Amino acid sequence: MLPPLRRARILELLRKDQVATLKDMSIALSVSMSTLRRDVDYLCESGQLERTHGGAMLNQERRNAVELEPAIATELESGAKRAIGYRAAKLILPGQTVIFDSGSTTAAVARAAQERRVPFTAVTNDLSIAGTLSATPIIRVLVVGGFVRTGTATLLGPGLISAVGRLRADLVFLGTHALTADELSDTSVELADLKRAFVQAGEQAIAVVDSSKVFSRAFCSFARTRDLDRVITDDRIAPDDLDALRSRVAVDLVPEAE
Amino acid sequence: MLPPLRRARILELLRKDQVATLKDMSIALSVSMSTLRRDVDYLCESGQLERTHGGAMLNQERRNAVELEPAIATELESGAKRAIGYRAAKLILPGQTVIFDSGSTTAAVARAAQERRVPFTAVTNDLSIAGTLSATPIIRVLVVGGFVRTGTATLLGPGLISAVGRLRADLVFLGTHALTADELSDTSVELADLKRAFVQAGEQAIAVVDSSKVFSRAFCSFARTRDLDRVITDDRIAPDDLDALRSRVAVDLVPEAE
DNA sequence: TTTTTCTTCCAAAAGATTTCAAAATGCTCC
DNA sequence: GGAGCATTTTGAAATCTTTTGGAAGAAAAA
Repeated sequence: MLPPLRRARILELLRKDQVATLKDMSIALSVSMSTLRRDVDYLCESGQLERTHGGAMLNQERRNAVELEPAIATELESGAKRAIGYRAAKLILPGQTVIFDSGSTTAAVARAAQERRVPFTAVTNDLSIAGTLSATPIIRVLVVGGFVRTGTATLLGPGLISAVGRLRADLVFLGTHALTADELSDTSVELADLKRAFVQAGEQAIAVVDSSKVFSRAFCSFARTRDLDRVITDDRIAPDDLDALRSRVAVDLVPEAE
Repeated sequence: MLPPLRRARILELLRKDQVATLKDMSIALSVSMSTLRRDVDYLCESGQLERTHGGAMLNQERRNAVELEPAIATELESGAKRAIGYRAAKLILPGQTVIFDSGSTTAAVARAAQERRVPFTAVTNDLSIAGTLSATPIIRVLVVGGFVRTGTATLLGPGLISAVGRLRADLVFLGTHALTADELSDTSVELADLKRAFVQAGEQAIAVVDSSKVFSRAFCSFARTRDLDRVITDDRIAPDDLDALRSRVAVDLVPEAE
């Protein structure tokens, strides 16, 4: 495994559990203690985490950060996302109209959908999803116009919500920055408004969320879990959280297996 | 395999996984480690990717950007297109609004514009151009919505022309499928309608055309050369054709040199 | 004390450089 | 067109560098 990837994995582990022992991490990544120690020292030097005896914890600032560090966030799509995408894509029936919200998890759904070779019409505000889906001629792709949100490949803008308001779709795949038992939330008002419009436009709303986002809360709420038709997430969600969620909405648990 | 193609394939591999080992890539492309190493070094020099021990990862900027095929385009793009793009991009003044028509030559303009680090607002119906331009935060990118035209990354659709009709821009960069002394033409009615709307919307219309398209004629005419403000093309255009063109419109001849 | 973790050092392994010869390509001249 | 020569590109070997994993002793926690 390449050093930068390994270091990204370390941060990923820490983000999940806040703290971890060096021994656990060396086992999880199957590298020697020496190597892991060197990596942790390096990340500590560069200010990404703090050391403790026998382990490490996330840097204070980094812990509360709403936006993930882009360098790490994009680091190698996790198996979880791929599995979620695969499961979600199965819900698409030939001829349907499907809205793809922006985001990396919905992008995974798009990738899986594109591989299924089922004809359908897609609607999206995500350039990267549009690119993925348009690789297959049998999928019609409608891109709703708008300004590109820097950093992501997301389109946003004034006319967008009214444009979406005129649409009717069979399915909506929603990504979210955070999910609690009660609600889905995201980081910006604009984004939340659009997602709300997406939910309105679709017959069925399906949230696709990897478990790292479960039970965190972001700035703007945009939907109640009760109003969703389904949540698809991976099996690393905590059992308590799962129960709380299941009392509100149908949950599909996808094993992360490769 | 030709070197530029090989390099394009390397970028393609990286786009899929973000990081890759040199060994894996040399196997995937079935070239020797030496050659692969040289290619990766070259791509690193030209700022397209970052090296790590034993492997490579995508450039930070490139990682978040939408990647349809621009990576390949960059590698395979003819010197002529690159030169035309470079010259055309110089026309953009800070703060202007610029329409980018779809196409590979206008994509070259976008690439050059993105590298200039001048702030401006771009309007385009080309996903690939949107992806290129949005890599730089100082460029505002408006994507006009529509259906993706399969095969290309072009957006087309009913609402599009009226949406463009409401826009005012300082500059329009037009691509064209064919150019004669009198007119510019393209292959589909829809595309021609949109291009006509682009010309209307812009203060100045500039056609960017590589010389292989000069003096051929396509199905649908969409503009007269007299109505253009400028044509930028490369110096492989035949002298007679150049004269005929120059009697109608200002022509910038760009040497193809590297 | 006993156990665990941390440092330091070393050797093996993997990767990077350098160098070189063969192959491919381009060019001139016939 | 093709022969001959120069240039570039490629793959492989030798050598050097970095990284890795382990071991021994020091330091810290239990």
